[in-house]
Amino acid sequence: MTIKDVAEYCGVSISTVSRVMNGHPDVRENVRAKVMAAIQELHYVPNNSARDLVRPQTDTIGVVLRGAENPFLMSVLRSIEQAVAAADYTMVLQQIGTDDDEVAAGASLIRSKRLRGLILLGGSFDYTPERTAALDVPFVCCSFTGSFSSLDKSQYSSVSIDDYAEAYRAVQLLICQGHRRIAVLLGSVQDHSISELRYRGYCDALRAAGIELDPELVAESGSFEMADVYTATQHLLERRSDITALFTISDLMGIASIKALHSAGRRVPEDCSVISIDGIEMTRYTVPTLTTLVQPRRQMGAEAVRILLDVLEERGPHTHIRLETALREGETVGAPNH
Amino acid sequence: MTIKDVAEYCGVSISTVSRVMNGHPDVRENVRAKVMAAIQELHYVPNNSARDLVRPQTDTIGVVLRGAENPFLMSVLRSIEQAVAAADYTMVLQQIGTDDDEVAAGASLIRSKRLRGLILLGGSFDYTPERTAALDVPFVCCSFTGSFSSLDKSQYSSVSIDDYAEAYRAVQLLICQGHRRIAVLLGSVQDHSISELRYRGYCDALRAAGIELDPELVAESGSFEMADVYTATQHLLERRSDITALFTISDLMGIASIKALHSAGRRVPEDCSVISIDGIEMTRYTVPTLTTLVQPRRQMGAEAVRILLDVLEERGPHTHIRLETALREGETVGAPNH
DNA sequence: TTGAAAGCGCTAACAT
DNA sequence: ATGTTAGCGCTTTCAA
Repeated sequence: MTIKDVAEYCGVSISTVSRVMNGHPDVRENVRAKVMAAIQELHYVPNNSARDLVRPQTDTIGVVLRGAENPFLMSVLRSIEQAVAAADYTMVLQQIGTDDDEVAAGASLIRSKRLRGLILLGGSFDYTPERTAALDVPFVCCSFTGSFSSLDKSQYSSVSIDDYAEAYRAVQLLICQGHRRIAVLLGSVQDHSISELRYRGYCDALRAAGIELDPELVAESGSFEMADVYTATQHLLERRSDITALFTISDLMGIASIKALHSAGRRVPEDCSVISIDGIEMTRYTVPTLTTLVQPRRQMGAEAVRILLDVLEERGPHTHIRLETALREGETVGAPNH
Repeated sequence: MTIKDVAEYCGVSISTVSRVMNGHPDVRENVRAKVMAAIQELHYVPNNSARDLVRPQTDTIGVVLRGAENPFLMSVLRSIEQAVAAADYTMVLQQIGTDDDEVAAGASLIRSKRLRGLILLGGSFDYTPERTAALDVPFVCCSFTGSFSSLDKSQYSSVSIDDYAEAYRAVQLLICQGHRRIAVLLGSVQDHSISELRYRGYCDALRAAGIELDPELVAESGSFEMADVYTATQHLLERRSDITALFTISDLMGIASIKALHSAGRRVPEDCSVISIDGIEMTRYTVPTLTTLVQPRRQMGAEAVRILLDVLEERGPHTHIRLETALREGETVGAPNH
């Protein structure tokens, strides 16, 4: 079933069928109708490979995903896929491991799949122009910002929350409850990405409240793996048993930390409050329910696609969007009891 | 950068380059080496669209995923992707909603992407030959079996655990602890899929222990959504406060149930034991740690791809593989206290 | 408004 | 062992 079959079936040329398919104006209405009907009847689906071959560019959007284990990112991915499909583009996904190079993965994906655009989902943006030179299609960072890169902001887009501000807000919430010895759990204070930005929010929230930063209260897990977070929390508790609150920069981290707290005999929130950022469904069902700043996951994916398509179709320039979180109060935040 | 450029660069014809690319034997060693070097140097990547166009079939494997929220399926997906890439095939993913029709999604994917083969991940196989007629490429059901379909087993493959046997085993474990009033939580006793198979295992395990099946102990959530599971557990507890153990057919369900138990003032496992199936990473960090039968996720994905490629490349027939789970003892199973 | 024809990059049959 | 060539299905000039 090719365009030729449709053409013969209608008694027109393949050019006409092609015109109808692509919504060109110069087709008589009755001819258009006839062709459309034929397409329906014959269940004709154009061969994308042939289209891609002849067209200057494909309609393929690549997504490089780091962290498929994280339900938060999967939610975003889902909305990306829907938005891409709705715009009649094709999405190709490449999942990479924690230590893989997303720029390299993206570059190779661009070439092998002849991508039109790229979305980096859950990456750790710390790139130089030299490195991203291989990314020769428009790209957008989704769920992280690229603040640390030396790239010109007009060369790419990003959609994320304001990591600094939201972290600040989370810590402030703990401070308002009366906490002073507030620990933070993150991947690394200088990962040049989310961890670092949120760490700054943590530091500044403390400072604004007149609380001195205590390096011992800063726990680095080195990764976002729950096992590492668990261990990091254990170490934290060993060195500082006097903390009354913990800010974990992601829900998964929060869950692992609560487990570690529990294993160490601390009650949450009586002995230690916990707050995190993400808002994955699961946190509604942890015991106790995790208090978290909910990221607008669906909107995040939809916006990433919208911006990318705007750039691709030359409707607009690269932009950087900061979305807001919504506090979902759970049961892990209370006043300090010591 | 096309095959022509490479050919000119090497001073050979495009056919020779093509032969090298496709590993054909009739190329002199020094020529082959020269071409390979050129490919490296020029960073040449063949245009897949052109390949697909000219080849009788593509090298694309489609995956229809129902349930991206489920970390278990994501783990499987990850290993599918790796196996597909390792075999130099391309994976395209289509996520569908809980109520979407995976056969329809698969059929449309086959046509639009000219798939070579299809993997149905996390579906609910209850198909008739009429419905699957649209699936005119080899397909394999991954993580579920298709036991209820009226299809000829030689027409498709499947990779999953033995749902019946593993459910039987889980319930048996509870019985061994001395439990008699064991409830089960599932989507629906007649979903013609995983729920139903595991329900049968539950029933038979009880029967084998001489315990009469009590319909009031069967809780149907109607879906796999955690919210629905939570509600279903609440209803279960309202109607039968005397249960001492609960078998949930998935980890996510287990987590939601534990939350409901906890909210109802039941301690786990003192007042009610819980056991489930899946073994997602997260269950190591729930409070208390969930006891679960761990599915071999990575193996499941790898096997699904292996079988599919065997069929595609005519190395073997359709097969149905049952993998075994491994019990991971958590803290949610204990002896009954009433 | 429509059709004819060129050509996108590649593979494979055929020729040498 | 290597080169030449005919398409694969489609879009897009160009001509009518």
